[in-house]
Amino acid sequence: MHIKTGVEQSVYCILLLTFLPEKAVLPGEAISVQLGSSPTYFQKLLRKLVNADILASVPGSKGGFRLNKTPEEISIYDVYVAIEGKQSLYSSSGIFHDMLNLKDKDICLLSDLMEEAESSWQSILKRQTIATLTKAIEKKCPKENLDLLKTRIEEKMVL
Amino acid sequence: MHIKTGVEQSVYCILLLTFLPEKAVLPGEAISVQLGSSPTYFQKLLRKLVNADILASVPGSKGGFRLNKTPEEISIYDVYVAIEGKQSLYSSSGIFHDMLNLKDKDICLLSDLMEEAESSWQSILKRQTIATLTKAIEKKCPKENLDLLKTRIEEKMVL
DNA sequence: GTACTTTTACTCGGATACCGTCTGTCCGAGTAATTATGG
DNA sequence: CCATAATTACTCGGACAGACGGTATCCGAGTAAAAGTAC
Repeated sequence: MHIKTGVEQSVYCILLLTFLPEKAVLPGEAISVQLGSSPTYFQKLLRKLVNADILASVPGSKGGFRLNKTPEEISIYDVYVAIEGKQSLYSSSGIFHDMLNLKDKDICLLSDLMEEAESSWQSILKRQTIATLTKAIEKKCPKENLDLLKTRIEEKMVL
Repeated sequence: MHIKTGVEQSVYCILLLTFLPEKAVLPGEAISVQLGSSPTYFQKLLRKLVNADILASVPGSKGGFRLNKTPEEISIYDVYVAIEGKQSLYSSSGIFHDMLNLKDKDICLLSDLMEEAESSWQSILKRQTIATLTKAIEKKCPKENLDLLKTRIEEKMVL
């Protein structure tokens, strides 16, 4: 069991888009180039983010993607769900019920435990947003590297 | 991303073995039959549990498996690690570093977040043990169903 | 110069292929208890 | 009756096949801006 790399790519993709000025968009290929990811596959991730209302897309020439929410409104958990889906980490296969010939579906001991653990995990990811990451970046990263990245994005943006 | 069904099977397997009297063992096939799992594959899971020192195995005729620890000493997390391995849910693929041309490996924003969330998840699974589940079972399950299961196990146990 | 058409540069969605991992099966080897055999 | 050999019933570990999901590629369709064309 492992969290998909698509989640990581999506988070940093969104982080890139926070550098865009209002109303500007960035083509999908330009994003994937920055992330060093395969362009065609990354388009699929982008559409998942659009379907989750995290990003907005503009079709046609001079089209591309931009944020549909403020960085404060986008939690890491939102990104995770957009990419991996909202299913829980654990789901019972009913072994316990079969073993004891039970019909009461409320009795699932492991599920209760797992759900408690998972909700604890979720609550942390819900608390942390893209804005949190942005602040951490500006604090920990050399300003010159960050400015270089921003200019590379501004070269590729449209509108 | 989903927790393997092997974890669920292992937990309930261990739960079964708590019903065994001291020094008695249960053959692997008898266990898998109770769990409704494929016998040959379940043997692989059993060996993982043995390697993790959760179970002890007795080879030869009249051989089988028994607990190597008390139910209080076996946490759900121990079982999880025994089956899925000790790697963390998230591991950075280095996108962020490549994007900013960083060399400092300490800077990995997402990893910090994910580790915090995961350790919160782990701490709950470490706190809960097989003994916890056993108590919950005896509280929530009809006694007759439980006794039926125990007799089925006693029929198959050896030594 | 305006209206219309073509080109261009994107997003969108489906079909498909690759590959690693989980699941599942099979086989030979090792081990220990039971049974069979020979004197 | 006792010692040894064969059988039995397990665990152990590797090799391998199938299923599934994440990754990756390609293609046609839709869309909107820009460029070209006709009058």
